[in-house]
Amino acid sequence: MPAPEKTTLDQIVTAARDLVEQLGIDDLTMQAVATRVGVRAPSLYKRVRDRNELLALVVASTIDALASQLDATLDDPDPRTRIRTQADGLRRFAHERPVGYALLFGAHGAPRGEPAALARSVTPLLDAVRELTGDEHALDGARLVTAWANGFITMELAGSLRMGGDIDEAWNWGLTRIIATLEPH
Amino acid sequence: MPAPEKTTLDQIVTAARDLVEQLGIDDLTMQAVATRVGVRAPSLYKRVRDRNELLALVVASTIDALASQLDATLDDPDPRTRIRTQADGLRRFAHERPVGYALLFGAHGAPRGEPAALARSVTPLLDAVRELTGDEHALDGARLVTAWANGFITMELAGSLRMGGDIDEAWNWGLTRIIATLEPH
DNA sequence: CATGAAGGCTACGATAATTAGCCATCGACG
DNA sequence: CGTCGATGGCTAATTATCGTAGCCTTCATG
Repeated sequence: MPAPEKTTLDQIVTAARDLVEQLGIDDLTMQAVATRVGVRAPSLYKRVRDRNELLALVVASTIDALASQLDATLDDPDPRTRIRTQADGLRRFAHERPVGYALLFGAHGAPRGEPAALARSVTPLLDAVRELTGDEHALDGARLVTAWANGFITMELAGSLRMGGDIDEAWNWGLTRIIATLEPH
Repeated sequence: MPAPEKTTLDQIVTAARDLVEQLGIDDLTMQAVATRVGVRAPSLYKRVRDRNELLALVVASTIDALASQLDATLDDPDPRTRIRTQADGLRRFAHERPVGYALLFGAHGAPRGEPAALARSVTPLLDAVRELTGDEHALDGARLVTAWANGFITMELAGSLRMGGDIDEAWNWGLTRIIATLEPH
């Protein structure tokens, strides 16, 4: 290669991911990222088209991290347990990287991740749900679970749930109900 | 009064609300708002501390609009019907002002609305849920409904639900299940 | 050892937010 | 009536950022 590279795309994305988590998405400047990886801001444009592409890469990277974390789900024979594990894992992830999580789901005009990666992160859940609902409503059921979990977590992170009461209990109560309603009866 | 006012705070907030809906939150400039109300940008600062305060006012205004729309709920005797009406109303609102809705719930570091106004918008739902779950789990139940609805709508707006299937059907299927699981059994 | 592509850098240009400081208006008051 | 001063608007200037232009250095290759 031509000249010594002082950084890599990976380093840049990682730095951006960390900074987004620290500063919030609005205060993430190219300056800050550049300093973090040891170059001047304009040099970033040799690796990334613009700030939006960088954010898209951060999103993609975050999706990957999420999918990896959810993949590591133990193979419990009870689909209810697996669903619960998935949901809890999602929530834990959100608590660990609230900004990144918000970036993934719903947040403003955030660059959406590719369907493929997103689909991958949902597969285990879909399979577990299918065991309860049967093929016909597997997709509906998975949507029910993810919508609820995502909504709950989003509101929790945004502070919209502060009306008193124990939030963990509300989570568990809701999750139990959601799972219960998936089973045929 | 001193000098002829060329605009009012109300006009400014309304203009900002409309522009946010048209351009998205990131492209809302003080310039654009100023032009819309017929003054120069710096004059806005006579009414508003800064852009963030303006956004906060937009959020507050949007919450009010939402609360008003939800207040207009008919007094159906069946709490299930009322819950359904509330949820459908929320979704309709979100479709009418997607950006404003995203701003309200979860979106980025969005300025959160005052608890009071938000509480007001949830009261009718809370009452309806209480009739099904009883006092003890009224709050949990309301959270279950709002979390699911909000999550569903957020994902719908973000385009995260495009995995096939009819979205309206998924909404109705989910809503039915949610309501069903609130009733004691 | 010449060379040219890759990657870094400085210097700029453009756009927005926000501030500083000046000017005009009109109701209250002598 | 004529003056005063608070209010609201305006222009000019400042600060930050993104992104671009164009130059310079390095080193794998022939």
